[in-house]
Parts: sequence; structure tokens; C-alpha cells
Amino acid sequence: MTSPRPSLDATQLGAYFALIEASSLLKHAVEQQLREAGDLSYVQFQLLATLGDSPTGSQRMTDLADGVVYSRSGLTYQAQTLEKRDLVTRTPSSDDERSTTVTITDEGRAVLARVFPGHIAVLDDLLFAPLSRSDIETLADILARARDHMRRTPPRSAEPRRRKKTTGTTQAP
Amino acid sequence: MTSPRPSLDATQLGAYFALIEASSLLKHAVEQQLREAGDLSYVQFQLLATLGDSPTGSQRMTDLADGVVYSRSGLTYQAQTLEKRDLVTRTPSSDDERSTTVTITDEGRAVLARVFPGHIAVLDDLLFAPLSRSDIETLADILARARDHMRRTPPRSAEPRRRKKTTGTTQAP
DNA sequence: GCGATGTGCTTCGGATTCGAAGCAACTGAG
DNA sequence: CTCAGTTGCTTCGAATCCGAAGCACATCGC
Repeated sequence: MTSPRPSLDATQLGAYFALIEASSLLKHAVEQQLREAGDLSYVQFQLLATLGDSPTGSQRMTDLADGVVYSRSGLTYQAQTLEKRDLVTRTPSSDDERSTTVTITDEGRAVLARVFPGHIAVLDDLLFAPLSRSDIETLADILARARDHMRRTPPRSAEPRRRKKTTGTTQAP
Repeated sequence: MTSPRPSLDATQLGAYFALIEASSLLKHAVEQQLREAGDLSYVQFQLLATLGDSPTGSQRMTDLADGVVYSRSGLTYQAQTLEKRDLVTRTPSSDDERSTTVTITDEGRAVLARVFPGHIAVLDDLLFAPLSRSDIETLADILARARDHMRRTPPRSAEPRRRKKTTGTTQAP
């Protein structure tokens, strides 16, 4: 098991901390802007943006949760909140009776349009300002690779639900 | 104010989304490992690591909060939690009576040592695996610049508390 | 058909967050 | 010294988040 891994070197540590810090700082800043501009939380914005981006303007709950890296229960909560504000509608799917389809409303699109300019402004000022064109391209490339890899690699014990048979040793799978 | 900013181009959007997604995925994975290995939340780990890294093993509450990008009240909560588990101690500073100094205990260091190997393993497997040496260096460099810039640039209305007089305008000091 | 298993979503309970307000200690001008 | 303004931390209340458990529909094998 845990092969004797030495400590990370300075560069790796630097990359890791910089990633966490940069995303935290950015997220906080964006969160504030969204709250002021449209009274949206970050997740709510992500959800609306994801829906708005979709060709049909709708998505299944589960796919939506996957897309924004959120727990399903957390998504239910946020979807209810958005529904109360009439920014999305939720209807049972015709295919699968147990599946719920979430769709963005015109009002949802309006809110999205209202907060977007400020959102972009924050990104420009905070994230992109100190970076060159090629920096941004490089960053996008590297992080996209990392993300895709993580998407493919389940986080070390993440069965969809509960593995049933077998005594399911808590030990090393 | 908001100068008429057009939309972001594809590369910028890609960089932004990749940053958010990658950090979210990584954080989730790390969180799970920390929970299993030492029953620590991500913040708690960050706090212990920050303290362990400090030459004296202690820090003021506020500096600690700044370091991990956290609210002060949130830090109070976590510090209390850690204190209950005897992983840190909190003592009033001798200099400033109102200041609290947090110090990591031997047991805190022990927990840190226990979770660290697994922590590094997750980073290696998820974040660094798909990246080359030079990728990591580049990533560290770019993100460090972005982070430093954000640290310097208050998020568009975030005075520490209430600005008193001085330059008055929120403009350039 | 009919039950066993799997999947999609929600509810429930508990933990963690943050911002605003409050308290106590420091600092500087008069 | 004394008072007003600041700063360091905590408390309070409300919002958000997650995992586990539960409910309802779907699908597969018999």
C-alpha cells in the first residue's frame, strides 16, 4: 500500500498551494459580486450558467450535480431555492418517471444576463490582469488536462452508492 | 464604471472553468482522504499545516485566517474544535492582551504526520500524475502570480473594516 | 407477471460557513 | 490622563453544505 512516498518538492508544493489559494481568493471575490449583482450564490450561478449553456436549456439533476461538482442533496436544495424565485422550473421527465428535468426560465436568463458583465469584470481584474495571453492559454491547457484526469480517476473509494455483495473490506481495494 | 466589456473568449473561459473545476475536484478528493485518515476537515488540516510550518509553531488568529483565506468567525469555530481535541492550544498573547496565539501541540503534529503520506499520495495520483515536470513549474509560476495579484487587489469593496478618513476615496492610494 | 437489484431524487440531521454585532484592549491627539 | 477611533477576537443567527437513509420508478432474470 502507500508506497514510501517522500515529501513533495518545493515546486510541487508551490503549485498545489497556489492552486488552492488562487481559486479560493477568486471564488470569494466572485461570490461577493454575484451576491450584490443578482443575489445569487456561486452554486446558483453555476447552475444557471450551465443550464443557459445547454442547447435545450434543461438538464437532469444528476448530470447537473456532476457538472458543478456538487452533492446531489445540495443540488436539490439549491434547485428548490431557484425554483421559488422562478429562475428555473422542475418537471418530471417523460422518459424516466423518477428523473427530474430542470429548465432555466426567461427570468433566469435575465438574471444571468444581469450579473454576467460584472462577473467578467471581476475575472478580468483579478485573474487575467496579471497574466499574458500565452499564460492564459498555457494555464487552460494544463488545468484542463489535470481536470480531465481527475474526472476519469475516482477519488480513491467513490463507488456510486454502496457496494453490496462481498464483505466490502474497508481495507485496500 | 463597468466599462463595456465584451464576453470572454474561449481560452479565457476555458482557463476559468478549468481552474474552478480542477480545484473543486481536488479539494473534494483531499477532503475525503483527510476525513478518513485523521478525521480532519480541509480547513483544520490547513490550519495545522500552517502552524506546523511556522518556525515557532504558533500564529495569531488573524494572520492564520488570512493565510487560509477564511473568515475570522469561521476560524474561531475551527480553532475551538481543534482545541477540544488537544491538537492546538490557544493562549492570550503577552504583547496584546486581546490577541490570541494559537500553537500546535505534539499531538497535533502527530496527526499531521499521520495524514500527510496519504495526502501526498492523493496529490500525486490526481494532480501531478498527468503533468510533466515543466508543466508543474509553469503552473506554479502562473498561479503564484495570479494569487499575489489577488492578494494585493482587494475584491472590489473589501476594506478591512471601515475605512476612516485618509485618502477618503476608494481610488488609488 | 413478480421479485431482486439498481438508479434518481428527496428528506433528515448534523456540521460548517459567513456577516453583523458586541466586547475588550490598544493607540493617538489633546 | 481621557476620550474617540481602531483593532482582535468571539458570539449570534441564518444560510448552506454533505452523507446516510428513505421513497418511488426502472430494469433484469425467472
